Amino acid sequence: MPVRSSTTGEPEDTPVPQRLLAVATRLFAERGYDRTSVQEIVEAAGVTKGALYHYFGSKDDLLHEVYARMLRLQQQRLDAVADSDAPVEERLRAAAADVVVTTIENLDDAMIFFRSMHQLSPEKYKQVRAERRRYHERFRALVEEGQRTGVFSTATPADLVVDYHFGSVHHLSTWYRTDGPLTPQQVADHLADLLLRALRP
Amino acid sequence: MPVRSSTTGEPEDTPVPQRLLAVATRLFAERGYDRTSVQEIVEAAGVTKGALYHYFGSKDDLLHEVYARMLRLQQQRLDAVADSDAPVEERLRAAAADVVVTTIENLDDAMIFFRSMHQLSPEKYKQVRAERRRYHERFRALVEEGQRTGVFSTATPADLVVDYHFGSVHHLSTWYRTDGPLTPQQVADHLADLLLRALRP
DNA sequence: GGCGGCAGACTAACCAGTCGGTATGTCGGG
DNA sequence: CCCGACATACCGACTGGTTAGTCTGCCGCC
Repeated sequence: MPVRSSTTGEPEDTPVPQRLLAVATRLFAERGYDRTSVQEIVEAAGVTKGALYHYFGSKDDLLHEVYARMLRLQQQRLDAVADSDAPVEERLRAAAADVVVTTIENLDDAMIFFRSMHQLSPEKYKQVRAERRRYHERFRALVEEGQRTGVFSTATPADLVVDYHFGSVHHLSTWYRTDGPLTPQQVADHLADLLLRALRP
Repeated sequence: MPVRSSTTGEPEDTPVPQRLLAVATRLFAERGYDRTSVQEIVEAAGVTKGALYHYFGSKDDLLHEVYARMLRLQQQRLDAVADSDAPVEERLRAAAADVVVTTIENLDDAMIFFRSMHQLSPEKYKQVRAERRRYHERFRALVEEGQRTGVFSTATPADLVVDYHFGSVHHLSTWYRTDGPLTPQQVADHLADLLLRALRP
């Protein structure tokens, strides 16, 4: 007979490392990184510290894993969209909407990302910032392309435009509720629309 | 001869409570609330724990004071702008730019606000959220007024528009550098302009 | 001679990470 | 076909260090 090893709803047949990561993600998002003890994580995952330190080098590593997963996902999605051969305004619209949808679909990760990034160890922090910058630059290139070819207004520097949009993405984890009136896609369409409207010449 | 009671640059003739608050604000912004110990705060302020707990009930109180100060300031500035009798698009532009300028001028407070709000005790957290919502609603009323009178597009719900703009304000503490190329006023003008352009019918 | 303003030692509760130990599995040789 | 050697996966008590908050008492001013 299967043993209920955990008080939470995590399925106990998923491999231990994934289970630890999933539980840690949830707890970090709920209580914050610093206020979540390693003991709480292992209890919620139905294992002990020995198991956690068998698979992860440190608590910090756990946090870093969350970031790596999310960065990988978003970068590859942006690359796919930006590499298409649609007109630049359609590529920007798709990219702007896509980052909103994936952020909402991983709201816990996003929350952790923006609230706990500075609690990573200095080297890991630098690494995450660097990958984040690559993402930012790819996005900015789309805006600049549109400005060069005259389909977007040049009234605002491209950097500022990108920060403007990412600000709203960042903010999603603060106000978006899964049980609210708008679906992720609707929110994404609206936010992408606001961006494109602001860029009209 | 005056005693250098502190290793930091805090003037030692300002009253102890204000000095503690100033030091705590700086440290919270630098290291985060959880990673700043009460011991560090009192040492940087050149006093001891006895002094801190004489003026403040808890570490949490210190954090709450930072919020109260900032919320008071922004609410009264918004009220002043919104109550003027200029056309609604001018009032919204002024409000949108003003919140950017005051946020940049108090970047430490803003950083703490968005990163550490959820570390307040539940009651204080609720109180801060309630005041924040009042601010949000006053701002939204401006957007709705413009939409009703036909000077703003109704393509996007007013709530979303406000969240879009506040997202970028929120984000400022992540990317804005005092030694960067843009003055606070220039950033504010650009961001307000993006908002107004997005709202063109 | 009392009182606000503060000092600083103290406590009780944690917490991240370690380490010796155990159970289960795998593989090569005799 | 079995046995020992080694590896992987995990357990849980323990350690050294840190923390918020308390408390007793001193000191100078009214």
